[in-house]
Amino acid sequence: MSDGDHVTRAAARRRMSVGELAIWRSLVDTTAELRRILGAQLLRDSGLSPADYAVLLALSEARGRRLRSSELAAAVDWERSRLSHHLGRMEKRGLIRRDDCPTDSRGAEVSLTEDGARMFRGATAPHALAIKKNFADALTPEEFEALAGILRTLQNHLHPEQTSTSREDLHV
Amino acid sequence: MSDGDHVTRAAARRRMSVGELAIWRSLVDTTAELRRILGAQLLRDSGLSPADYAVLLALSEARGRRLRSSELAAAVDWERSRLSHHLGRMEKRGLIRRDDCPTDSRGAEVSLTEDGARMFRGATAPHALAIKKNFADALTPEEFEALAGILRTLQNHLHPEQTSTSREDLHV
DNA sequence: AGCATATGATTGACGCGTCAATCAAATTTG
DNA sequence: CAAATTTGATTGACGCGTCAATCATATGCT
Repeated sequence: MSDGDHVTRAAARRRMSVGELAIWRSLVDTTAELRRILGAQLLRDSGLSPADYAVLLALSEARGRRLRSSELAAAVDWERSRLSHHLGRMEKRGLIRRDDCPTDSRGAEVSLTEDGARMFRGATAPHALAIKKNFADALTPEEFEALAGILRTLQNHLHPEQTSTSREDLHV
Repeated sequence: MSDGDHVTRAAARRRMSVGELAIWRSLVDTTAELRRILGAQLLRDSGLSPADYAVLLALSEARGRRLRSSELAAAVDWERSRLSHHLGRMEKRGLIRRDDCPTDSRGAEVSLTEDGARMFRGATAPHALAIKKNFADALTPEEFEALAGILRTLQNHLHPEQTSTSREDLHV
């Protein structure tokens, strides 16, 4: 049951069918559309981009509501350069702050400002509602089960070593 | 069987569960990772971005290998502004050409250059192989069936009126 | 100690995507 | 027909994301 790649080997020689390709395209198109809709909605409702939201979420969940830059990058699974750029923009808007790290003079500690925390709180409920309306309400419990399984399969395929479940579980 | 929204109404009052939210996040994360991997691979293999590829694909499939700007925008499902910007960059690289439209002096006709056609041909096989390796090889036929059904469900939810299947079918 | 290398983080350049504004040609309408 | 509106398409500004380069501090090695 946990033998992750016998499928890979079994299919290794076959060519991809046009049906499989169509499903791939449909997956890309549909998720892109959902992200577009939900991202635009989030921005209208709260003035936050999805990226802003991800950063504020990670900081909100962090002990002491503060993280080292590198921890934050790991939490949101971004390249550090991307994070630096984005933190610069968020700092300019007053959503977060960067202070020198006491234990490592190279490091930065990122924390929520009062404004950032407030905006995040205000964004949460409408955003969850939008996800529910546009995504969750469409699927039956069986479909959720099936989708969760497929995503686990895909993750196992992309990261064969780790024992699956969510990325958060192994945020070393 | 084709009653598209009884699910919507049935679930309308419930709150979204944390499990459903986790599946949504997993969907976003996993598809983002796949796009990132395949996009980077495509670029390395062929010098084309996914956006370039989409444009060249649409033009390759078009009658006479040329399309009006607006038709092209519809074919790739982009905003016209995005297309304009992207065509500008592609034109500068010599991948496509824009000529005045004979029947409507406002319009532009976009066509493949020889270079563009050649690069597209060279990109096709490795790109399909990468999709196969990273995505298609992971899933069983049953999982493909299930995923296709879920995507149909989601599309029906987003566009209730149309009779589903793929977007291409009704590219009026 | 002194030098090499690792690491934490930022920067600049550049392609990308969205929004609002613009422009010109076509169509509608009084 | 002339003014108003609609349509096809482009532009500019700005935020975003990636890559390669950079910088400063910390760590490892001899």
